[in-house]
Amino acid sequence: MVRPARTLSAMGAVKTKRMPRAVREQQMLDAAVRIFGQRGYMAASMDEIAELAGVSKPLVYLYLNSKEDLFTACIRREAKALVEAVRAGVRRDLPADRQLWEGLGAFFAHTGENPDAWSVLHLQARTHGEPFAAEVTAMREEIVAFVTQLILAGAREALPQAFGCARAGRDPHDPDLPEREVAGLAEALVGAAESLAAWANATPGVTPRQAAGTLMNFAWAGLGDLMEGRPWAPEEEPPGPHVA
Amino acid sequence: MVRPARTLSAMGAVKTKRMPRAVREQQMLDAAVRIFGQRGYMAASMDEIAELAGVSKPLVYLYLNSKEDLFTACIRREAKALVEAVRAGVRRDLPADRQLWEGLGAFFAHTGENPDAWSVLHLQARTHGEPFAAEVTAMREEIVAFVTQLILAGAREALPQAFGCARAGRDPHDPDLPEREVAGLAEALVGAAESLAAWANATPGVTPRQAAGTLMNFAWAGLGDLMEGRPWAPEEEPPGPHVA
Amino acid sequence: MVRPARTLSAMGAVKTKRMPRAVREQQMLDAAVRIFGQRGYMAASMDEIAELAGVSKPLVYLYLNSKEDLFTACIRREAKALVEAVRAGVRRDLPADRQLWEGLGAFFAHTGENPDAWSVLHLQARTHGEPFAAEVTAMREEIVAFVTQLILAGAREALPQAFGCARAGRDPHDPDLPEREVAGLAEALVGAAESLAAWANATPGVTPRQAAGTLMNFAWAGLGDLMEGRPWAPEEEPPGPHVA
Amino acid sequence: MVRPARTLSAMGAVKTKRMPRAVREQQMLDAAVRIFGQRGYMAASMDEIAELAGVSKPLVYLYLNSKEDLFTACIRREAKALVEAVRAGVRRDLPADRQLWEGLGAFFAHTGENPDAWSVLHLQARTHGEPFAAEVTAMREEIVAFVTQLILAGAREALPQAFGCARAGRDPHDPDLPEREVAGLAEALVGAAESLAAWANATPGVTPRQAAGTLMNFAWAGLGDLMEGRPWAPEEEPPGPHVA
DNA sequence: TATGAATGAGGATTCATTCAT
DNA sequence: GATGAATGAATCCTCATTCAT
Repeated sequence: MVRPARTLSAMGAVKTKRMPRAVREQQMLDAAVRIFGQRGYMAASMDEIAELAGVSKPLVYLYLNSKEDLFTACIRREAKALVEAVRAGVRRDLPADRQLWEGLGAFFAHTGENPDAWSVLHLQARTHGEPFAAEVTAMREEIVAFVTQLILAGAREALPQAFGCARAGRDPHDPDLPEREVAGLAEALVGAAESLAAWANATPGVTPRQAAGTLMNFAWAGLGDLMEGRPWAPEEEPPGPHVA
Repeated sequence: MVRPARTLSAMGAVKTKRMPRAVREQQMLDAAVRIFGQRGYMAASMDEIAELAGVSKPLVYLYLNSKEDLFTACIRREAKALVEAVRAGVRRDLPADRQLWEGLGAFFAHTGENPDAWSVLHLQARTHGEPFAAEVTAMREEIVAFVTQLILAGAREALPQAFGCARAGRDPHDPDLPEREVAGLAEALVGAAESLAAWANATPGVTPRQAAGTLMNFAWAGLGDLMEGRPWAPEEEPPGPHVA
Repeated sequence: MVRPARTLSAMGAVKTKRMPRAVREQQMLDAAVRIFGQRGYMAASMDEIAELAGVSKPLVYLYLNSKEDLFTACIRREAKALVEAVRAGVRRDLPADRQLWEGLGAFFAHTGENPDAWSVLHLQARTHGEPFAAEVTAMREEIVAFVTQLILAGAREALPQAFGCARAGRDPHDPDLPEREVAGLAEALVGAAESLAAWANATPGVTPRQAAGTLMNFAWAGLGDLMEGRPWAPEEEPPGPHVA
Repeated sequence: MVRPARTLSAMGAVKTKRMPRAVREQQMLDAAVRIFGQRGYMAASMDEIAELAGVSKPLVYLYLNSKEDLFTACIRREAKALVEAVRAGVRRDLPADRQLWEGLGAFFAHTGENPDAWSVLHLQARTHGEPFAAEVTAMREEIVAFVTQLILAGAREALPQAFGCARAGRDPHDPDLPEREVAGLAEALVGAAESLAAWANATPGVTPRQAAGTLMNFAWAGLGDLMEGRPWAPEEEPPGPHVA
C-alpha cells in the first residue's frame, strides 16, 4: 500500500525553486503520467501538467520538447518500470508454471499500484497512433517473448513425446516450429492478463495473487481440466511471488 | 441535374436532398464511426464527419446534438450490433464448448469485418472517460454474463463430483458459489478474445475460425493439457460457426 | 489625394454581419496589407489583422488558411495591382523614352498612394524567405522584362549602326546578345526607381511626375550628358502620364 | 583540458574562459550579424545567437542589454564598416567619374564579401521600424552626401556654361541651387547601386568591378548615349579600384 | 566574470457550436 | 429541412528576459 516516492513527489512537492534538472524532469514525468492516464493524451493539456508538476509551461518544453516527446518519455519510463517489475518478481530457477505465476503476480501488483501508468501504457499509448503504439508494442513484445519462452520451457518440461504426438513428427524442442500458434497463445495470455488487471483493480478484495491464481487456472489448467476437478496449483506450499 | 462529385457522400449514398431523418441519421453514424475509429474521439472533427456524411455541420447538430451525444450514439449502435452478431452466431442447443467456440468465431468475424466499429468500442470508448466507458462496460458485462453462463453450463455437463472435489463440500450446481472465480475466468476469456481480435485482424492469413480455435485450445484445454498433447477439438466433424 | 475605396473599407467598415465571402476576403486582405506593411510580416499579429478587418480570428483562418497564405495572398494582390497600374499608365504607341517616363510616373504614383502595399512588396516580401520573395521576384521580372524591352526598342529607334559600333560586329537588332548587360541595366533602373519611390514619398513637394523626370534624366541622359547641358526632356510639350 | 566540440564557438574562436570584454563583444556581434542576416530580426532568437557566439545567454544580456540594443549595435558596426570600406576604396585626387567608379567597386566588393552584414543593413534594418531604419538612414545619408558632392564636382569639371545653359540663368557653381534635383540623382544612384548589389551577389560570375562598370555606364553615360554607341569608360587604362 | 534554472506574456491555430436565412 | 457565415474558448508552443549562485 505504500505509494512509491515519485507518486508522492508529484503531488505534494513544495514549490522549491531551483532544483537540478534531473529531479525536475522526473517531477514532470510524474505529473504527465497522472494527467495523461486520467484525461487521455489528447484531452490532457500541457498547462495542467505543468501546474501539477509545479513548474511553468516553458520549463516543461525546455526539458521535454513537445507534448509528443513528453508522452513518449512517459511511455518509455513506465514501460521500463513495468518490465522491470515483472522481471524482478520472477525467480528464474523455478519451474515454468511457477515462473509464470510469479510474473503474473508481479504484473498485477505493479499495474494495481500504478493505475495511471497502466492506463498510459494499455489505453492511451495504443489509441494514439504509430509513434506511441510502437513504443508499447516494443514492450509488449518483450513480455510476449518472455511468456513464449516460458511456454516452450513448460513444454520441454512436460513429456516431449506427449507434445510430439499432438503435432506428430515434429521435434518439440525446436522452439521455432509451432511459432504462430505459440504467438497466438502468448498474445491471448497477455491479453487476458491485461484484461484481468483492470478487473482485479476494479473489484474490491481481489489481490494480485488471487488474480494471478485465477489466470493460472485459466491458462495452465484450462477450463476443461478445471471443470473436471484438476485446477492448477503451485507445486509446493507457495511462498508467493516475492513482491510487495 | 448532376451535383458535383465533391457533394456526393463519400459513403456511397447519393446526396438526394430531403431524405427521411432516420436514413440521414444512419449516414451520419456511419461516417462518425469511421472517423472516430480512425482518428480517435478527440482528434475527430465534426467538420470531417459532416463532410464524410455528405451533410452540413448544423444538420449533424440538429440530429445528434453534440459531439458527445454523437459518440455515445455510435457506441450504442455498434455495441448492440456486436452483441447481436455474437448471439446470432451461437446455436444454443449445442454443448457448452461448442457454443463458446461458435461465439468466439462470430466475435472474431464481426470485429474483423468492422474494424472501425471495433476500434470505437475497444479503444476509443474506453480511453475517454466514464460517460463513454460505462456504455461499453454495459455491453461487456452482457458478454461476460453470457460466457459465465456457458462456463457454468460446461461445469454442469462435466462430472459434478469431479468439480465438487476441487472445491470440496460445495454444490457445483449452485451457480453462485464459485462466483468470483468464475467471473474472473469469464473476464479473462473475454479479455483474451479482445486481445486476440486485434492480433487476428492485424496478422494476415489468420481467419476468424483459426483465431477461435487458438483461443479454445488455450481456454478450454489449457496450456498444461496442450503441452501434454491434449488440445481441444470440437467433438464431431466441425461445420464451423455458421457465420458469414 | 483620394484614397481608393478598399483602403477606406478596411478602416471604417461598419461591423455589418453576414457579408458574402468574397467581400469579407477583400476586407481581410485590406487589413492584412495595412498591418503587414506597417509592422512587418513577423511582427504582425493575426489578432490585430482580424480586429482591423472587423472579424474574428477563426474567420480569417477559415478564408485564408494561415498567416503564410494570407501574406502570400496580399503579395499577389498587390503585385498584380502594381503591374496593372504601371501598364495602364503607359501608352504603347509613344516612343520608348516616353513610355518609360509614363511608366515611371505611374509607378511613383501608385507606390505613393499605397505605401503599405509598397512596403509589403518592396520590403516585407523580400525579407522573409523564398516562398514570399519568389512571389515578388515574379512581379519584378515582369517589370524588368517590360523595361528591358523598352531599352531594346529605344536602341532600335536610335541609329542601329551607332549602337553597332559600340559593340562592333554585333547585330543591334538581335535582342539576345547584350543580354546580361541589359539585365544589369534594367535591374539598376528598377532599383533606382524603387529607391526613388521611397525618397519621393518621404520628401514633401515631390510629385510622381517630378520623380519620374529626375529618374529619366539620370537613366536616359546620364549624368555625363546632364552635366554637359543635355538633360532629357519629353519630345513635345508633355501632357504628362495620364494617371491621377 | 579539452572542452567538447559543442562548446567550441562556431565562429572559430576557442571558448577560452575569461576573455577581455571587448573581444567577447565582438564575437557576439559577429554571431548576431550572422543570425540576423540569415534569419531576419524577428526570427532570430537570442538563444541561437548566444550559442553561435559560444557564450551563455545571460552574458549576452550583460554586455548588450537587449535584443534591440544588440541589433542596433550590429547595424552601427556594419554601417561604419561599409562606409569606411567605400571611403578607403576611393582616391580623392582622381576625376569625379573615376572616384565614383572606385567607390562603387569598393561598395560591391564589400557587400559581396559580407552578405550577412549587407542583409542586416539593406533589408533587416529597414524592415523593422523607425529605431533601426533611422540608423541606416544616417549611413545612407552619409553616402548620398558623398555621391552628391562627386556629382557636383563632376559638374564643375564639365563645362560650366554648358551646364548653365540647361538651367539658364543659374550659376552652376552654386552647389545649392539644383539641390533637390541633385539630391534626387544621388538618391537614384545609390538606390541603383543597392539594388545591383543584391543582383551582383546573386548572379554568379559578376565581379564587383563589372558591376561597377555596368552602373557607371548607366549612370554616367545614360541609356541614351549608350544606345548611340557612347558607353562610359575610365579615361586611361584602368588600374581598378584598389580594393582587396 | 559567467551560467543553469526559471518564467510572463503572447502568438498561431483549431474546434465545437450557433445564428440568420 | 438545410446551410453559409461567424465566433468564444482553448491549446500548443516560443521567446525575450531575469534570478540566484
